[in-house]
Amino acid sequence: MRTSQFLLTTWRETPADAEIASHKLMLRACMLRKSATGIYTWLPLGLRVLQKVENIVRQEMNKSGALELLMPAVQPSELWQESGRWENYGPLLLKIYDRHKHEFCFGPTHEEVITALMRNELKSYKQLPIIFYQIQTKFRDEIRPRFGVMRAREFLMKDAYSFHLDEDSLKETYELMYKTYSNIFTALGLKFCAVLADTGNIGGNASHEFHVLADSGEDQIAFSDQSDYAANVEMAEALKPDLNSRTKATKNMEKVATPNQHSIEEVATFLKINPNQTIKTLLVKGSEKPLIALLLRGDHELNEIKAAKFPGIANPLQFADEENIKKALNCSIGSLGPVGLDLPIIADYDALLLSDFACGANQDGEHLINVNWERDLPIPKSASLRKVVAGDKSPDGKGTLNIARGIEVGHIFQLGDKYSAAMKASVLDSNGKSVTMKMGCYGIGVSRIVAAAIEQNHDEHGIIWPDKIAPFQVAILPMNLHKSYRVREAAEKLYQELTNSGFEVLLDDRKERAGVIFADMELIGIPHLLIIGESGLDNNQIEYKNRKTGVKENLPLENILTTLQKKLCQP
RNA sequence: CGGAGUGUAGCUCAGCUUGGUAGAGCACUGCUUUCGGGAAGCAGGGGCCGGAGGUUCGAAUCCUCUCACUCCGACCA
Repeated sequence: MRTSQFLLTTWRETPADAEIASHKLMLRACMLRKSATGIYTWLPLGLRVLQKVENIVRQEMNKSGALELLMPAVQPSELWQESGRWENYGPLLLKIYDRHKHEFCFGPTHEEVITALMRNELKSYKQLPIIFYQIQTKFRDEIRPRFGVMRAREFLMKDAYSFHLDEDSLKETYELMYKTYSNIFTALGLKFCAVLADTGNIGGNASHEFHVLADSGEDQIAFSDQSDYAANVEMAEALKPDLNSRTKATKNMEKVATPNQHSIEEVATFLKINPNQTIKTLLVKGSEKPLIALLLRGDHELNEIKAAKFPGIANPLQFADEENIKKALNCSIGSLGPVGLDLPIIADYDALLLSDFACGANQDGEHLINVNWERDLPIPKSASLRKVVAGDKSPDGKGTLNIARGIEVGHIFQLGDKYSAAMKASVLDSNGKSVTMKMGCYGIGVSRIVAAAIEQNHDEHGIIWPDKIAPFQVAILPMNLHKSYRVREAAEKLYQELTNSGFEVLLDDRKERAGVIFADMELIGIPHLLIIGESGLDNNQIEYKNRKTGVKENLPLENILTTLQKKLCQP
């Protein structure tokens, strides 16, 4: 491809509404343009990358034996009513209707469609197990789309669904998909890790997320320094400490004035104590009782996913609102405390280890200090409620946890019979008996991978594509092409040779100055740069520059094709 | 959903307080010089100042309504 015949309207300035590197760079590099909130056009350069990713995903899925199909993006409401998700899926579901006022949704996922389809196509256990996948545009009406295609409403996803006679078969295919996903992210050239994940409302035995590691990631991952344990922090269990290790009370409980001090941080600073010597009281809605109090050490955070699974607590978790708290307890949120609190209480284990701690007094502007369990208040029900933090013991007993940030690019689930039961998808087994099929589902955020790859691979000059997903593998940068016949001739010749040998080459034949050419080619992240100039040609040389390492070297023009084939890994 | 903010050229923004008929830089077009790391000069093109209504002789500017977008919050105890 020649830049003169391509769309390359790069921006020198960063658009005001882009926050993270990948979003800024995709806009500046002429890969992406916004059409509406969370809805984007992929320009030719961006599309080349997207298609590379798509093809690698497709190749590996095909290798696994999965069959590609394509389901409709617009789905009839009846299917969703059948699964019960028309109401339950919530506002994420974009509902639309046709001219007959018939209701549809734009598919955010395809469990309903595939299950409805396969209950007709699959009749016998002999057809199982079987995996189907598609690569298709999805729409989820996110509350707050952001970061460009990282969290877009319309996005490209690879979703796969497997069907099985029994759990064992499901597990086998799950393992196969786990391996396939690992192969995919390895083939893409990304640093990733697979972590234990919450199964959410989807249910089932097991679930793993695949994360691309990057500091800008929205998810936190806990992993052990001495074993291969890795889990989303939502999922990681804080180990139960030895509750007998609590130190003895040394001081008497006192009520102190803390005017206008609300947050733990404020109160701790005001009282000149460490937040880990305080207890915070969170009020959530119960499934039977209106309010339940959860106690945590001041510096710890509630693991909402874990808490919501606790019997008696509403799932999904809902915090009590200010108004209800005021009504029930006659004090504001910042002054809640467990002493004398007439509500069901569940304490995190670590909160029970404290002695002489501070907490709210259930009275505005007052806190209690030197509070002690048993002496000042009874020991409540306890559970592991907090998020793990760096330095915690690994839940598998081996090593210590670290926390890293990740971008979720893949998620695999064992669904079990959630959809097949609701939608009556069954086959006959070898005894001729009807058996509800087991299902698995497996997703990859194809468009998100493009953004994640940039998050992981960029510098102050722009994007640095891994070879496998670069829009072009190699760029030719002629210096003064329009002035120098020799340069033009050499550039054209090299372009033809490389193109003919199967490379994807971008020849920058614009009438631009050297600086502009360098800046643009580096911005758009072409991994291998070939610079052709008069001075090099005088010595029968061209210059090679590696985008990633920045290392330059002069290559003799003699046998240049062979040299480059070795250097660039012949496609 | 709550809070804050912003809508003026393709992009980044000024002008608004104090009303007088549209600006800068980048980008784009042409010419000249320059030319191995985002050049310089000259000359151009491009805007119903988000939309509607109002006040006024006159509105980008003041008032009302509306739409869109962005950020923050929903861990607050």
